[in-house]
Amino acid sequence: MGRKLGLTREQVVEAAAEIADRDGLGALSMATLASTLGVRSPSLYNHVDGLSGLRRQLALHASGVLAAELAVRVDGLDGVEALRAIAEQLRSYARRHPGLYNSLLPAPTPQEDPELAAALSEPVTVVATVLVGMDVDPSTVIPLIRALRASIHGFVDLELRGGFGLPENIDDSFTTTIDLVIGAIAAHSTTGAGS
Amino acid sequence: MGRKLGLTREQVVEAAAEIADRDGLGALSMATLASTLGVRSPSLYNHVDGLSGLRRQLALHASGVLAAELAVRVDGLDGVEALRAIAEQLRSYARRHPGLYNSLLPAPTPQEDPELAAALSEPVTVVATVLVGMDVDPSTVIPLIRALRASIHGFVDLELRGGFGLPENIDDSFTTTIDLVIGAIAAHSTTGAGS
DNA sequence: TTACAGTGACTACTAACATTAGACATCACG
DNA sequence: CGTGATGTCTAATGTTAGTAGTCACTGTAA
Repeated sequence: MGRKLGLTREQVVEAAAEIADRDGLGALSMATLASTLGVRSPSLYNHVDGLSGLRRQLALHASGVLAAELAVRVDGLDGVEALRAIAEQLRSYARRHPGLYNSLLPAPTPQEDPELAAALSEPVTVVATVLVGMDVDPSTVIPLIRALRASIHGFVDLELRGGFGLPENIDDSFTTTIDLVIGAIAAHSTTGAGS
Repeated sequence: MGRKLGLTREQVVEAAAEIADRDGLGALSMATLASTLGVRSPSLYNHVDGLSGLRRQLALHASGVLAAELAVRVDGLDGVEALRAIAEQLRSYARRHPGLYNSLLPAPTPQEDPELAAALSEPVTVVATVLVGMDVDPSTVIPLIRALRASIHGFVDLELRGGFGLPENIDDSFTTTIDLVIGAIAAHSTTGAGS
């Protein structure tokens, strides 16, 4: 029963991520987290600023890992291939880490939490870089990023939350979805700012 | 302090919807709901099967209202115009009733809750009807519905949860998003099952 | 080697939460 | 007028997040 186990914040966040990914973000509580770490729940407050602080740490961690995965995946690619790679990798991350993916929303405003807001913008930056690499009218970059983000996020969110009635052919439907959107974006880039 | 106030389930669900839309679905608790109804929380169990049952009732109510709104909105329209109307109406509903919209996910499987699963499929049926009205290859109807749903839901969800960094030009971005997807769907319908 | 200060765990506590059990008042109906 | 159903109540249980204060352990320095 020796005290001073030497728990670190990294260990706490890692264990929290495991619970969130396995049982859902909603099932992550200070009590269950403390229990799995072999510690009493007040001890966690030495490492993390309460439950909301814990979720914030999860979001920081998740956005960093996700941005890194995306960057690795698009390395050497550009244009349509890069966008497809991003979509596949994003869905892959969400399926491997549903709890962490869910921790990315809701997003704070830069006024509320500049550090977290900046971290969350990193994955978006990867997409933006690809889009400006294609010859897209600069004034349409933001709407197109939003369209792509919305389509991928919507698909992933519906998939994770059981929004699709039938579990059949979900992979095919994802391909259809991103081909639809990416194809339309490509049309914008090659034909200029067509209507 | 007379007892037997004659509270009905409709009143309970309506008050719950108001709280969920105003303060967020997460802020809806038996305690606060009971308080606003001028009643003690155990009394609510005479009308609703606990908090999960209450959320289920919210989802049933929301899917019914949403399906009705969509049906009214698309009445007399078809093709691209109908799809655009659906997208606009869905976003409108989500903005007017964020709590109720959130209650629609997660969706149960038909085995878990046949009644709710059926209710949730009603709004989807509206979209499906429009798509079969266009001459879309029947084998691509499901992927195309999913693409459209994903794009609209993703946009709405990101908007509601603050996922877009800048609040500027969100209306324009929504138009861009649905035009992208609906245009691509229209291309599928006119050219047959093009890849 | 011993004293000391900081770290990090603990116990004990409060407040809010959902939920159940059981008492009791009220109402509609015979 | 009585009776049973209905619906609200009080009381209690168990779980949650979070705070305050205590104390053991560890590393450093005299």
